[in-house]
Amino acid sequence: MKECSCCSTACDGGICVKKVSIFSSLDHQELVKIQSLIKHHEYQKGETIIREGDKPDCVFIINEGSVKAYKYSPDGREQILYVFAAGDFFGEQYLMGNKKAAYHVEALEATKSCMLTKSDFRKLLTLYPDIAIKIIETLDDRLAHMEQSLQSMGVRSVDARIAALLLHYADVYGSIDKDGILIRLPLSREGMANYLGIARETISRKLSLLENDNLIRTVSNKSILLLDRKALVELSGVNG
Amino acid sequence: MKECSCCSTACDGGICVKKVSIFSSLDHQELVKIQSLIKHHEYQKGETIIREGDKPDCVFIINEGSVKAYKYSPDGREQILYVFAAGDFFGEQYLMGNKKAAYHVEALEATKSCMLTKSDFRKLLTLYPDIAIKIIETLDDRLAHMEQSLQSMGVRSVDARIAALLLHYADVYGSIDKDGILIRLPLSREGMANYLGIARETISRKLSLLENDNLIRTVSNKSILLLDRKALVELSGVNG
DNA sequence: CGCGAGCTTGAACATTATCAAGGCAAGTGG
DNA sequence: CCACTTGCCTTGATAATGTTCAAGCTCGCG
Repeated sequence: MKECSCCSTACDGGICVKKVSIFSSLDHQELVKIQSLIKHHEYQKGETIIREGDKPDCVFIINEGSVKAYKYSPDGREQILYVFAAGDFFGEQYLMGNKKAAYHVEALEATKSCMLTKSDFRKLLTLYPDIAIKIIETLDDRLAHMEQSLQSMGVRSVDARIAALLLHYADVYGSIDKDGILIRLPLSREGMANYLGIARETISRKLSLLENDNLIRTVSNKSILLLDRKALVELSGVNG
Repeated sequence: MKECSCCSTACDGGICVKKVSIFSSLDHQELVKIQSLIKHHEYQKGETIIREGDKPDCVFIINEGSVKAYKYSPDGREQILYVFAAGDFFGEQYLMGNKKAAYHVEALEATKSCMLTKSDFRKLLTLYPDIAIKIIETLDDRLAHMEQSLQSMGVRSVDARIAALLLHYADVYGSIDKDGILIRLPLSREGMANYLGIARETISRKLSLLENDNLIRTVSNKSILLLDRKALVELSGVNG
């Protein structure tokens, strides 16, 4: 089993593009061909991958690690839009027109990425029409998620938003533990605050309250144990 | 010049699909063919077009009028996600998989729409690959707009959000007037409040303050005269 | 062991939501 | 043509909620 240079042992037979859903309709041979077009790069924690206003000439596929996509508001506060992890891709929106990046992308930890150039990507689109359909589906999913987030931001109380975020993290980053669900948080308190659009202090306070009520237990800054999922679901929905 | 049944005199030679950007790469003959696949429907103000949870089997293209897309939060409050007007389309996300509608769509005024069935739409996608690319571009635009909105919701003060909304409306629905820009509001105060995720009373108060400061003049419930665009731009950005 | 980044907590302050009352304008029926 | 109704908007007072500023803590790491 060959390993491609970009991948850790987790890499499946050297085909790291296999992880990406937009290529899922292709067979092994086609994947190998695409794999050969790919360049690799590794980013350190805190390193900027795309700067707002850049015109990146490739699409990024994350192999290992995670990144945050964010913008600054005029008054200097950071709004996190996405957290992308292994298997996710980003940058496709800049391949079509000649658009500038609408947000910054920064590595949250050591991150390995695969890159496909603009022209190669376009060739693939004409060669394999199924890819375009996959992309449309992915974009629709992402759009649906944004609609969900927008609704949360607009309507829900801060308590409900925090509960919803914890539940989301439990699904994506959680693992079963004897006392509950252990969540490895992708973001710091400050990061979560910037994602939810609230002050860092507020999320500290709210998490303390949740801990007092035995809904969660703070294990460390980077992980939380979810004790009472049902109560959180309740919080995320009903309570105003 | 033939008129199609769905269109008013504004309709261009019977080709109402011509208004839709996703078909812009096609020639006249192709458009005529598509036109023949289309069914028409007229909705009254307040009428529901899509209900959350439905599985609509067609894509909707608006010919005349406007609609709002919205969800209800668990506590019963309405969050408006989009306002679509003539030339816009929606419902494309339900054509791919077998997804349920993620939000309600309701006519804001008397609205004429053209509909293309799921299967016809799919056939078009395979027949004309350019359409898929146009759709990807449109979705990316919509996504970019959502990202912008999310940032506004998360970071900006209510004053800034209101200013940004007015400026946006000025661009889309405004007309030059001797005293400033006259905006025909697509939404009521309550609608704007639900779009911005704030209370109806709050937007009333804020608009009054803006009027006191001579930035705007309330003409009627449905229209506002924008007197000082520059000051609004200032408000929408700098001020916290 | 000591340092620093990131987190927590407290108190005062600012903002917005909520509740309640009233106003304005368009449309309706006598 | 006027009184009445209805829907939507405005304004005021009060309560709830989050922010900000300031101080101190804790854990991980050199």
